[in-house]
Amino acid sequence: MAKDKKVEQITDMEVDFAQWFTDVCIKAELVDYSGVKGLFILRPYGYAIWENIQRILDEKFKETGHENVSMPLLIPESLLQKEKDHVKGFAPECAWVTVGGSEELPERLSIRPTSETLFCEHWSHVVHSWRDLPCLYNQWCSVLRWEKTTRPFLRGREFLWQEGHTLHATEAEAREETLRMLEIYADTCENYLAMPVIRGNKTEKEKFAGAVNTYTIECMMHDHKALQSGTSHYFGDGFARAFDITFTDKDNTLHYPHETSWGLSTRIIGGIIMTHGDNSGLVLPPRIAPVQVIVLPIAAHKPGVAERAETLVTRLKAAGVRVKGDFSDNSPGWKFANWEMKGVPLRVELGPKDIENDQCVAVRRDNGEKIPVPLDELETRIPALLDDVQQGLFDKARRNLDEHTYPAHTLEEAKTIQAERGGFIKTMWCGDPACELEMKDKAGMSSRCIPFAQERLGDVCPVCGRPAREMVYWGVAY
RNA sequence: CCGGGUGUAGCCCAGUUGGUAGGGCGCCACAUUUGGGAUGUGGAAGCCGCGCGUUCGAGUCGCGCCACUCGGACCA
Repeated sequence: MAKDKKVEQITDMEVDFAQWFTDVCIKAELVDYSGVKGLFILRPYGYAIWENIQRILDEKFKETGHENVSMPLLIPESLLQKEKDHVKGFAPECAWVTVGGSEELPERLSIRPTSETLFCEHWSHVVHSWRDLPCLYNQWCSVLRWEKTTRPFLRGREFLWQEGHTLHATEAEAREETLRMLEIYADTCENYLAMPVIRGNKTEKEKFAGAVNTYTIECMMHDHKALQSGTSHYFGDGFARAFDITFTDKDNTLHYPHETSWGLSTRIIGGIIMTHGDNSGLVLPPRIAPVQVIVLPIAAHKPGVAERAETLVTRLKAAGVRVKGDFSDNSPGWKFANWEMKGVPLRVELGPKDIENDQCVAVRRDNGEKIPVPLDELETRIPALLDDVQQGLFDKARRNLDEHTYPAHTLEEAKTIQAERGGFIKTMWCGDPACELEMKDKAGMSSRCIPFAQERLGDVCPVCGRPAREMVYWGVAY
């Protein structure tokens, strides 16, 4: 009976992947719905995951010379309109403040959908000389975009993120920055979130409003759909011209600086869920898990058990492990299911039989393996097991990506593979947006990116037959 | 924005020709339990999504609205 009840609260992902995702978000106590559509409450456990990601990224940003700032929440309409491509991209999903107190405002104010314009306005005030450059800024905040369809983490009207904005004297320096930050995202995804990524360039059609180039890291979810997990943009001097940001260079002539921006949002948590989760719930990579080890006393009423379990918690804490003990009066079975649902990477059981043998039993969340651990090896074995889980999750995700990436040489072939197997499909491409649209119409896929790691699959574009320029990854995206 | 579904206790839901609201889970207390979601006894908990209408009387019928949800369209 217990075996069946174990997953009764979560829909199987094979039955309904979208419902499974929502179930995990709610049952693992990551989010709650608020009174407004698309605005979600991040509960303590969900927010703790974000804090861990935040800590990792913030450290990397600071190591590379960036400083945190805080920009205003509201953007005057006139400011938002200064760069025409940018406003065209964002105006349709802006929310506006039109009244302050009881007064109608002389100019309506947009609740920031992103802060490029605010940074630019500020820089136009403070940047004068080459000595003022580069400006390497970042802010942690939330932004608002009035989306029509919303889902926890994946698409909210408000979401938490960081947005980096930098200003450089030269194009080369700005382009270097753009790629440096993309690599920081890629490294964070792969080595902390255990999510393998495809690094690449967005097509003209898919790039950010106002950008010269948009770089992206694309991840594959368990259902073989793509998730754009982080983006980094090179703006050229377009914004600088629009906002009249100039500096006097060493040669005593006036120049427009070159700008970048880059962002990663709480959407990545949706990515973690859909990359590692299973039918028992969430599975968290140890490096970002709020609780890495849950210690469960078995038959805790028996003399000495609870006390010894407490000792394990204390010892692991001292060894630098994020550990918790569950000493509630719920049954062991309930606790197993509960902490599995919450994705804790390692469970440590301690019962009377273990005490007799001077051991505890570690159980891996990723594969269910039960491993007896001698108590005197606790401080070395448990961290090593956490590393194993981390690696195990990455390898599994890597296999999913590799096994569901297919080359195709004709539009028909691409369409068939997408319809029958899903995943990423790589083809050559002539570079014409018309062929990109054709792929969307006929095969239902958008271009995910032009990968840095190029391959020569053929000589012609599979859509129009003209000479191919580069290889593109296609997929169905979240 | 278009189409479908759903709104009744914290959650899932039942509620007959219209007659004044019920079950399971959860929660609280106590007892017995404890190596894969324990059992018993007792208890608390409801603007039946909102508004208008029909009626002696509306959870139930009609109209309008709102919210959530699933598809689709749209979407750096």
